Amino acid sequence: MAKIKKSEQLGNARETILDASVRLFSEHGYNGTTMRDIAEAVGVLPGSLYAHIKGKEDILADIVTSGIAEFLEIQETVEASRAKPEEKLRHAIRLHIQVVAKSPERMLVVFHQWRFLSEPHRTEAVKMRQRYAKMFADILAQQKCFEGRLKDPQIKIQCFTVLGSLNWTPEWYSPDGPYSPDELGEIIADSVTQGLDF
Amino acid sequence: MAKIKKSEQLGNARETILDASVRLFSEHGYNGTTMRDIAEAVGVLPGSLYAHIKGKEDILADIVTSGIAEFLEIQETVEASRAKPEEKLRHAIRLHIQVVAKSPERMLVVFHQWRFLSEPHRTEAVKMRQRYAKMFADILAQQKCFEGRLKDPQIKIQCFTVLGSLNWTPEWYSPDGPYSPDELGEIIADSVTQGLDF
DNA sequence: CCTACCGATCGGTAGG
DNA sequence: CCTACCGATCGGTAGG
Repeated sequence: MAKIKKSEQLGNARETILDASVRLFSEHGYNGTTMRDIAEAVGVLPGSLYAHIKGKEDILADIVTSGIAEFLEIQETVEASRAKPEEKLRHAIRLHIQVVAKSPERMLVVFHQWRFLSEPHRTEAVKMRQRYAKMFADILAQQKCFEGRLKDPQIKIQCFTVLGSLNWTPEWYSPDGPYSPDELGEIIADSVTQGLDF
Repeated sequence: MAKIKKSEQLGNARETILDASVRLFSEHGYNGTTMRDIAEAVGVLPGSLYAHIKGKEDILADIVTSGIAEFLEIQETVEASRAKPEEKLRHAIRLHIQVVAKSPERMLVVFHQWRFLSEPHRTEAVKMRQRYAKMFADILAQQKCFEGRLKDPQIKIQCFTVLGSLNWTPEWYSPDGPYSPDELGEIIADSVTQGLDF
């Protein structure tokens, strides 16, 4: 007969700590959040956290790398589909918005707090993000407007512009908005492909 | 015969402190930067900073509000020009990139660290940013593709998408890139207005 | 997961 | 702008 302290977790204390940390990190930042804040949110005393995590940075590293990993899965899904380049781009955008909509706070942490990782983790996070950017650059290079100009430096800027729009979504997305994640994805995909000239 | 300790400032010690803080805040975040870090970067002892500033938050408040103010000046310039809506949008984008290019680190702080202001300052910063977003929404609503649909909720998303692209630029902009700020502004303006269908 | 605690460091100040 | 210092709080640990 196991005693369950709070209403929550059936299994994993570590997950509870990570979820509370996402909320706190997204609001107060990594360095603005103390282990005492996290402990209080979880409902244990500060020292007790160390039974489930190695240290403060362990928490951030987990959130960031698992977060970017969600985006990298998009890559596999899109590559696997043998769609036309135009459809691939649209598909990738829609999936990206889905990932953001599933946990906007988590993605806010992923996009803003990775800087505070120290060295083995930081470089790993940067590499993962670069892999994701590469996927978008590749998809863009396949669009008919860029055909035959694979090394065009404009593609890089185009890529930053598209990713900028997408990476900014956690900043304003609300589940209470008038559109579903998929509708949002369609609108943003329209915007990216057609611009304002419609 | 005034003694000048370092090579720098002819006048303003406060400016020196603010500039050093921009660099440190953009790299380590507000909460990851200590008064001792700032003092060391400026070349004085920690306690000496308080002769020029009221406290740590005073520094951030100055950087953030003066930074957003630079963007708000764009508004006046664009409104003053009696250009066509399409030209207004292009003009605003070009000016936005100019502001970012002038000090990308400062704008990184403006976009990411305003959250850590406490209450009178934080609300002021949010209001200023909303005023700027409103300008873009207004300009977008005037574009011919939105004519007669001023309340279209799509305009809001379109606005977030455009501002997302623009607000992300401090993340990747480098003065060593192949394009000048104005060329970059033109490319991004093309991307926003025409999308990828060219 | 708690008790009890550590050394280090924080933002800031008094008085010059 | 320096000397000297403060109380508070930090991330983390030993031992149970």
